[in-house]
Amino acid sequence: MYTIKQAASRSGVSVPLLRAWERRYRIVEPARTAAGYRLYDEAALERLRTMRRLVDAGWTPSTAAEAILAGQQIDLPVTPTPATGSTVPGPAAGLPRDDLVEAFVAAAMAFDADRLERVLDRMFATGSFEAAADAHLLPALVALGDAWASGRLNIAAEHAASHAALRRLAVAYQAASRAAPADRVVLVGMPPTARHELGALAFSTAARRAGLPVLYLGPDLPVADWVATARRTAARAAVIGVVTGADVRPAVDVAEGLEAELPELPILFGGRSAQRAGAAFAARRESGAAAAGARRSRPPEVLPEPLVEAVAALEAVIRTEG
Amino acid sequence: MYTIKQAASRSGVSVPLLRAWERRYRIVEPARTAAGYRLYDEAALERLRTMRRLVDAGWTPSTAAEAILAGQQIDLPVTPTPATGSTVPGPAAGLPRDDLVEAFVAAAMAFDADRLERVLDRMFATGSFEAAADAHLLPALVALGDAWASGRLNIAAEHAASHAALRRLAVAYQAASRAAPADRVVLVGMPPTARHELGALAFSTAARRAGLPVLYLGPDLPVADWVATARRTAARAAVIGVVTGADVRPAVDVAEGLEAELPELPILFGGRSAQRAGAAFAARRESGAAAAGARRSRPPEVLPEPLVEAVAALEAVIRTEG
DNA sequence: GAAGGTTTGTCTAATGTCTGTAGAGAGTCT
DNA sequence: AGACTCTCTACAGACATTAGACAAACCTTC
Repeated sequence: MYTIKQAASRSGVSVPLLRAWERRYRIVEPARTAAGYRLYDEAALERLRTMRRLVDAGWTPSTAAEAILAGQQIDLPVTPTPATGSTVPGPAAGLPRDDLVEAFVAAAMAFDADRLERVLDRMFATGSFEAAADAHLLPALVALGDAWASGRLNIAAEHAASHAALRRLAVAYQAASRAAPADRVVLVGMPPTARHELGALAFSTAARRAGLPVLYLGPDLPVADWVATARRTAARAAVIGVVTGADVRPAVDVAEGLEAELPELPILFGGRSAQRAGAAFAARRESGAAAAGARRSRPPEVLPEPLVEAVAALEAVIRTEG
Repeated sequence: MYTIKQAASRSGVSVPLLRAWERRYRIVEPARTAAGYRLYDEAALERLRTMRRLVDAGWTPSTAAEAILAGQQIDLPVTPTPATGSTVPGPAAGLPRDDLVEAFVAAAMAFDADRLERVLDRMFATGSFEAAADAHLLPALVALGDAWASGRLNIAAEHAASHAALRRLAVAYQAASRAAPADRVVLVGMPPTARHELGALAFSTAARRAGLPVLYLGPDLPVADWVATARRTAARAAVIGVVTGADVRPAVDVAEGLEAELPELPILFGGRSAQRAGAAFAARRESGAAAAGARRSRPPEVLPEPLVEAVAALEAVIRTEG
């Protein structure tokens, strides 16, 4: 049940008009609370939306109300606008790495969205997705973060540029094969509080392009949800992104939570601080194993840096697990 | 067992509010010590967290409490009355709206990435980007949020589904025209602390498809950076996304900051709580204008709901500004 | 075309309800 | 002693109610 304000927001009819329609046409007759407040149910909302559509389509409100109350079948003319064609300018490859990274940061500082897009075009024109991401895009994002940290870049510029990169990754992800099953997937995501998701997304894309069934979980995921999801999807492996130093501890917490509940699940760390997380996890496991008698032969995997190698490492883990 | 202070800290509900909820709705009835101190157990905390989530998601406290007390299992607004009769004449084309929204949430709950993609395919097959987003995708995201707030969906599933939607929006954004100049752009973004960016991204995409020069700034942008960016890019207008009730105050802060520094800049609010932000901003401006003698003839614009109309409103503002 | 009536969205005024927060005064715990 | 808790009362601001008014748009009718 919705209040009049919620009903207005969900039906696209303003609050005064909602009352006017009720008073004049009795198009809805909402229930009332003890205090007299109107309470709309979903059926009422649907009638209001229908009325809204009819009026927008040129019907007079009175006839629209009449038709709805009579329960007539109404055919609305659908007029979909044709999709605009994509206009990708021809790439002009050739600039060396540093120039592309520099150009990316410079375009971000200038708030020049168009130039940003052209730089990204050039990045991805240099070769495969994996090569472009490794050589240009991911370094550019690191440079972007540095520029922000050093105060040369304001947050708005950082956001705008990050989002441009995110969109490129999203397009690549979407373009990759998609014969993923519903379970026995590889989970990829970030530990709680971690926010820098673009590396994890690039890795997910590369893995998907290699045909691996990846379920991308995004940033800032609590331990309990990692565990629940891994159990629910009968995950084949979990890849935890570790970018900043602050991500190390939450990442280890996630790994411990997963291992406690699902001892057979392979756990892998990826990202710039993966090494540190792997070491911390191994250390804590050692001390815990001595006390509890638990043991796992497999060392915690730390994914190597270039995307193709990281994907290969993940494939190897999955293959040995069966 | 927790004291009231611990319960407040662990549930995200302040101490006085905790007592108010107990007194008004009997949402919890904690045990008491011999001296009368409240003692909360884990089940009570869980109810309080659920209540907290529902209220944050826009439910009124009274209805949230009612739903929780009515046996926690909150029925989806779509299927409480399976066959309400053929009361409402809907457009006959393709699958009705609710089925696609339902299918989206169901696929999210099942962690079935492939099915999620197929549902998104169907959504975008129904018509133009704008129509599909208005009719299916944005309602589906609202339903997703409700499902999470009511505890039927874990965060991982919500993240995965949100990200799938984000990728679609990103692809559409990228496919849109891109003859954007470096300055005199329209800024679109979210106020500080605001996170639900998908509506703003959908709007940016629609605006871009209409040929408007949009710079998308993303979520959670501090006031100072809004101002700096608007000044730096000589922005033509600023569109502030306002989704939840908690976004209203930061959005008004952003608007005030912008207006103080750039009195000529048109400021627009968009999103589900845009109306509230517009009203709050107008009210605060009235009181401020009386005191400071400042004055602006232009009212704060509140963008209407359907994307095409929102874009048209933005175009009108830009045109009148020259 | 002008005059006059109807339709329709929006607005105002006066009033009431809902909800988060605050304070006073007294008791409890460590 | 100081931090914490209790109950009860109070209050501001957001949100709701009704009733009536009004201007623009549209339709008659002359």
